[in-house]
Amino acid sequence: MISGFLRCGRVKESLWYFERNPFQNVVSWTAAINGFVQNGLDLDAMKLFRRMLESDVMPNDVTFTSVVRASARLCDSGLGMSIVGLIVKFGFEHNTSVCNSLITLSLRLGEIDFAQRISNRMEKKDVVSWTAILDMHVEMGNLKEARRIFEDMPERNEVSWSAMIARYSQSGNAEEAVELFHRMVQDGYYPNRSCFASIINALANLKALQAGKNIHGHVSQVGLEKDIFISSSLIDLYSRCGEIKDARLLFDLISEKNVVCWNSMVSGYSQNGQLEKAKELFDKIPKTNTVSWNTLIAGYLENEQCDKVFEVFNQMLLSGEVPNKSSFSSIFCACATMASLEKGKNIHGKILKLGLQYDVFVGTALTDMYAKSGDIMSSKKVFSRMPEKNEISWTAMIQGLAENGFAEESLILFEEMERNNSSLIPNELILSAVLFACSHCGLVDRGLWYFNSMEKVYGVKPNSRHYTCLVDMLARSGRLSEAEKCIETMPWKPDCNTWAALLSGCNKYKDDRIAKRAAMKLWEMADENSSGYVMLSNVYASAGRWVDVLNTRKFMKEKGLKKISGCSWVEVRNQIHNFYSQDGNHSQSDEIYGILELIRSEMLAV
DNA sequence: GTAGGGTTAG
Repeated sequence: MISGFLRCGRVKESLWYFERNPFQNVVSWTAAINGFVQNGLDLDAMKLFRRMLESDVMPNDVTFTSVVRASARLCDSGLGMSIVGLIVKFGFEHNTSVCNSLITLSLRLGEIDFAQRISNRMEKKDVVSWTAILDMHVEMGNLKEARRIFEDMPERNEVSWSAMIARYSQSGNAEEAVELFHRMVQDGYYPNRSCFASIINALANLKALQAGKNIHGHVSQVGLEKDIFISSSLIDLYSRCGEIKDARLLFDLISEKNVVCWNSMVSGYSQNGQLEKAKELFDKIPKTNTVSWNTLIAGYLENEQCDKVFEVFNQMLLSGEVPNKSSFSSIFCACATMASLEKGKNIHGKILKLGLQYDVFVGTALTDMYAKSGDIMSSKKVFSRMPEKNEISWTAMIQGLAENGFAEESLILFEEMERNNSSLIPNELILSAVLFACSHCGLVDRGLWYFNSMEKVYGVKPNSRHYTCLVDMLARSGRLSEAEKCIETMPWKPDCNTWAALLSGCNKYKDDRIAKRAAMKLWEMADENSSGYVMLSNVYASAGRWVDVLNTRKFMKEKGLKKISGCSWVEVRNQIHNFYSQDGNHSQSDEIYGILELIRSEMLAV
């Protein structure tokens, strides 16, 4: 009777019968405890376990497996360790099932060494043990070893397949996840709901709409469409493929919504640029969590609404939600975009208090923020203290150095990265930073070598940005014909920047012939965009060709093109002060110019 | 009466 109620999720009724049962033994206690665990009521399970001990009923191996599972989900290290103590006291430390759940508990608590010690000492290992051990290797950062264990396991079941597929999908290896899924089905295993959720997740990452729809059809047929995990993944799949209406349809079908599916839907709207709808939905979430806030913040960041990023972040703090590494990395990205150094420094202080400075995402965002704000010393400091660096961290630092005028140091760092981190393969962003650095150092031959090695050595196909860097590098060093030839033969349609790079080289080396051709191209391209004309008129101006300057400006006026005025800004006490090159002067400009004049006269007097 | 696998942000 009790277990029947538990299976239906009717925990209260089952407890009512349990309390009134005069013949309680280990089995009835364990059944009741497990009822709570099955229904996610882990704290209640632990309370019942304590009552069991107080009633002098001896727990057995089954009791412990349930209790350990509950304490793993509670993620309380003190509680976990006291359970371990009890297990040893009652002599179940060699029981396979207990050890299996202990491995998972240790992994949840971040005690990987402990997990390893348990697995090494186990006398007998079953399919559950091997699945837990597989997970342990993923946790240690060794997906390959996990796969090896998976392949060598004496026996596999749908949970072990599901685990391996999920791990591939979660570590950004969606293709491998899909391949494994196919093999699983071929081998005659039937995927369960967890497996469907994982494979939909992988297909969402691949933006494989048709394949996703096929799985969706199948899942509906077998009545799993309303499973909360599966439907959340499906919402994500449709959103990522731009089918936001279908995503919403699915969302509306879910009768018992949890915070995850709300977050999925909010994320869907913001990924599709519909920030107002995202905000509207966010405001309706019955009980938000950190991810909900982070989703909204990331949405505004992605859509370049930095003021909103700060606004929502402040609301998050006011609501009492504690920001995590993800929130901070978004905030620092926003600070970097705005070059808002003062704000960034303030928030940096908060990071230290929360102990998040060693996180790779946070560290990378901080490195980038300081570099983009021109504080290269702080950027270097943060970078050098990062205990773990990924390719994005290296890109931020290499690019930051190059763009702040430390091109040589940037190249030295790139070499260091190649030397000491064989697992990091330079991506297209790093290579474009490297080319940029070579160009600014005047290291043309080295730059050419990197450019020519891109495909052969690094397996990266040069994109239009790389070609622009190459043209810029050749033009800066006066190799103008080569630069022009490069534009003509490049596999991409050259854009304004590419021609402008050539033109400014012509300007520097006074090559009228090529300049004219480059200028013509810019004229042709600049129809809707004034920047080409502006650049052209600047080139004429610096060559002293004032008639041509006037003609260009006149032509721009006739076409109704307006030069986008230059703007710079400084931040004083959390407030941004803008200065425009044309109109829209600062409200205190009289005062500012007065002080500037004062400083100037004092400098002259020295 | 049990253990291992699942969804959202970065």
